[in-house]
Amino acid sequence: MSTSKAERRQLKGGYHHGELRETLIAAGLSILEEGGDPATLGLREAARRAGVSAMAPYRHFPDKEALLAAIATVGFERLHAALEVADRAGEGREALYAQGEAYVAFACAQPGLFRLMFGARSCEPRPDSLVAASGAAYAVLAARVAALVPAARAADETLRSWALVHGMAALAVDGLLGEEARADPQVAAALAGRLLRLDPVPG
Amino acid sequence: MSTSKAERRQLKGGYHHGELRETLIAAGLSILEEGGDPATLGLREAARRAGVSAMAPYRHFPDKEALLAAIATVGFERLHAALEVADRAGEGREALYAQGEAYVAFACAQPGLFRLMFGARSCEPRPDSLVAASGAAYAVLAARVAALVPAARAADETLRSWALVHGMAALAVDGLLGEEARADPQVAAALAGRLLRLDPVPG
DNA sequence: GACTCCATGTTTACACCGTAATCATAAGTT
DNA sequence: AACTTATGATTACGGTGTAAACATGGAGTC
Repeated sequence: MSTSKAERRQLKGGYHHGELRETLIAAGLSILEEGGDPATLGLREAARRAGVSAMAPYRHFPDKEALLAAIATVGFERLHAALEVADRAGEGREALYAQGEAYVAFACAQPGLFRLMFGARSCEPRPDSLVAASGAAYAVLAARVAALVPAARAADETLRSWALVHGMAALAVDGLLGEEARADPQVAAALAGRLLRLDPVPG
Repeated sequence: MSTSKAERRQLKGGYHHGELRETLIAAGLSILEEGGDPATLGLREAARRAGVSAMAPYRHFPDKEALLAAIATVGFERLHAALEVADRAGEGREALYAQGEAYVAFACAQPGLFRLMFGARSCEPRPDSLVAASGAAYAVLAARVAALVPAARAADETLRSWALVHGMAALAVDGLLGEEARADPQVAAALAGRLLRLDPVPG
């Protein structure tokens, strides 16, 4: 086990950072957590938090969009993990409802990240890692729906469930489900769960 | 009928614009139509299109957010009108489905405007005219749902329907329902209509 | 060990943005 | 005609993303 570049830098006060890429992503995530709005996330601010010059990020990302895409990828990985945990918390339809609650709770807990994940505009085409991460998250929902409905309807039902949950998450994040729902992920998830149970999944 | 200020200006080459406020909102709308992304909408660019200096907008809007809110307001007015037209196109549940299709078609036809309407972040508190316009649009959906379900469930069912349709619109706008759905409002509306009909509204 | 190469930061520079402060003009009022 | 008010223009400042040129330090080679 050799010491990491970052450790060496801290010990020796070296010129090179060593793990700038990961540090910048972490900095971006923390900016999103504080600001709640992807517009507040700037390259220079991220570099500042990483303790590095304004141009340093360009050695690791071709432009700002690339950093945003990398951060969004982390977001989808986190969402994927949250959905898997929730799915294991119940059986049958309850697992589906739990996924929905987890989805909305995730969005409300990290609104800035959620908005970035789905607002990634100018990213054309989206990096492979991003589509892979979002696809993996989608697969968790698709698998659960496939276990509940006939195979012929699985694709449509998955899309419909996703749209329903995503809509609730988007509305909650934008404060249109009430102020307390946006502020408290627990409250938002509870509301989402109640509405989800109104939704009669055809067996 | 006296000539408008703008007409007088055009005739006399006057100093004052005369209808800058409306012109700026129109300029903002055209920017959104071209760019598709609210981030491309800048105060200076709007002023440029209005043929006016960069600072002139501040005589009509306290800051950028105020202009954005005014643009979002006309967006909600347009959405409101589209929903009313759609609602009259059918009877019972078909009217509800038509509203949903119109909602998604609106979002896909004007993705930038749609994103602005629901992404209006730092607007705290939202101007009265904006909440009035969005409330009026919501009322069209609420009225139709109220005519379809028992009164005790009307509020929840309205919210659920809205979330479902809004989710489909958001996913379509962000290109997650397929490329052709995002590009062609007709295709997106058709897909939304198909999914909506899978949704068994409890009578 | 000394030399070279290259990945990685830094510095400087430019065009754009939102906005505060100040000045200029046109229109309306008396 | 003179004064006031609404509405425009100019200038200036700090912020941003990014291109270009420069500096540093670690890795491999002789």
